[in-house]
Amino acid sequence: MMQATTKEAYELLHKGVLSFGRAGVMGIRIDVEYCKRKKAHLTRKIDRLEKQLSDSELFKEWRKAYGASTNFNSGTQLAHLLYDLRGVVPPKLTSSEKQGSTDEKTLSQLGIPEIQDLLKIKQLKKIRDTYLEAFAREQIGGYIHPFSNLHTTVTYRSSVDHPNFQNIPIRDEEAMKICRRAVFPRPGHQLVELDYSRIEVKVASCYHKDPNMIAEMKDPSLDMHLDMAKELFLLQSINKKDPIHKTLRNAAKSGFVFPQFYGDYYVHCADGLACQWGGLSKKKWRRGEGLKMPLGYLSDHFIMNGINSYAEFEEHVRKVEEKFWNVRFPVYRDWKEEWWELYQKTGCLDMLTGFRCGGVMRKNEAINRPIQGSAFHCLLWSFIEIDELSLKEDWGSRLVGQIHDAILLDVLPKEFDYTLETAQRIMCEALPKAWPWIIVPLEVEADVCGVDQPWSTKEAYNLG
DNA sequence: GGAACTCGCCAC
DNA sequence: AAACGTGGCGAGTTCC
Repeated sequence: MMQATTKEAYELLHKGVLSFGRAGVMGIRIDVEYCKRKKAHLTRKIDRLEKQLSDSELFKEWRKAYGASTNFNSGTQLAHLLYDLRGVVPPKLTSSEKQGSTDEKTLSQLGIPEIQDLLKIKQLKKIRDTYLEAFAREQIGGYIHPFSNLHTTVTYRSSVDHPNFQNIPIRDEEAMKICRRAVFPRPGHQLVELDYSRIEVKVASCYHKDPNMIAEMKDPSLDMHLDMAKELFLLQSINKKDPIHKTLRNAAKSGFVFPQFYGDYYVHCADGLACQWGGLSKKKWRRGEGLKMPLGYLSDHFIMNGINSYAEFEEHVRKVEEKFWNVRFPVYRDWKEEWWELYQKTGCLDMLTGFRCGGVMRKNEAINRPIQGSAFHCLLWSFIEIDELSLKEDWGSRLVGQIHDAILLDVLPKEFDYTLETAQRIMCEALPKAWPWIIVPLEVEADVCGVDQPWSTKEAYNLG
């Protein structure tokens, strides 16, 4: 189903394969001794936690039910224990509806004391077995050589395997530190990450051309996430520096704006905003509940503003959603409908980068795939240009990886300024010149590690 | 004993 | 009217 409709698109993938191949051959340095040490350390920690839990009621019942075949990693066994033997009503079923769900969110809701310890064990095993173990297994002479593929995804994005280098933990501080501590630059070098800011939203703007969204991309004083936080949480005024408002802005961004762009709707958003971000329970809507605000709790704040129940909050989010699309981004809204109709008529969708999406698609897929793919192609084009220039000019610095909208460079310190300036120029200036359909300014953000320091030490660097 | 599947979780 | 996009991978499980 892959189809390039222009020579340029065809060449982008072919050059991309070569550049990604070079980065893979180059490889990324791993502290193998650390991986082994840390794995052993985590194993001891996991054993201790399991030993502590082994006297608990939960584990006793578990062993009684399964005897010699007891396996504390088994979701099937846990679901059987909780939902069949203990008779707990499952808050949620798995997607195939074969059994009650045992994912983190569901288990946490049950209010069983041992469950938190069990979840902690699972988290440590994930770090040990998915990341440290994979680094140690895949490394050759202290370097991993991940494969970047350009032929595997329906969107024409990339995928990476052996090991996957696109999902190393970053949001969870503890997991981030443990995993990224294993990743190093070459001796005497330093790791630098350059990522396109808001590239998917910017590329979407080039498709729908909504003037309000384009303004948002051009004017740094505009902040839709802050605006939405104000509307969703009924704030009179909002201050970006206030830590509570920062939390609420983040909630609006992750719990409303992004899901809306991916095609979600108010019922899910309301649930996520209240439970995950506001700390409120869905059923009860009592005073003194949820996030602590300067003048009381979030639940009190809503009640004071006339929202007295979860049902009323959901209705509020519905109105915010309606306004979001009908008043803020009506052109974007209309584009989605036209784009969907175009697909239904023609059976395929042409991307701005010269690729054609075909096959059977649902509405959200038809809208998201071309945007996602084109956004990645901005990165791919830049990656190729930087790679080819680095060869031509014989840099000591090299591209070693990419993560959808970011590149990872292994930089020779004396080339630091030149490398960053050059890469930034290619990413933000050369690309829009090559692709005139890009009608919003592009920006990059840099994260930099010290010389001979691991990836866990990266810090934001002002490109000026 | 391997292939294919489910479930869960990490990233963007 | 319907309702979150894209991946890789580990462990468990089931099937052949």
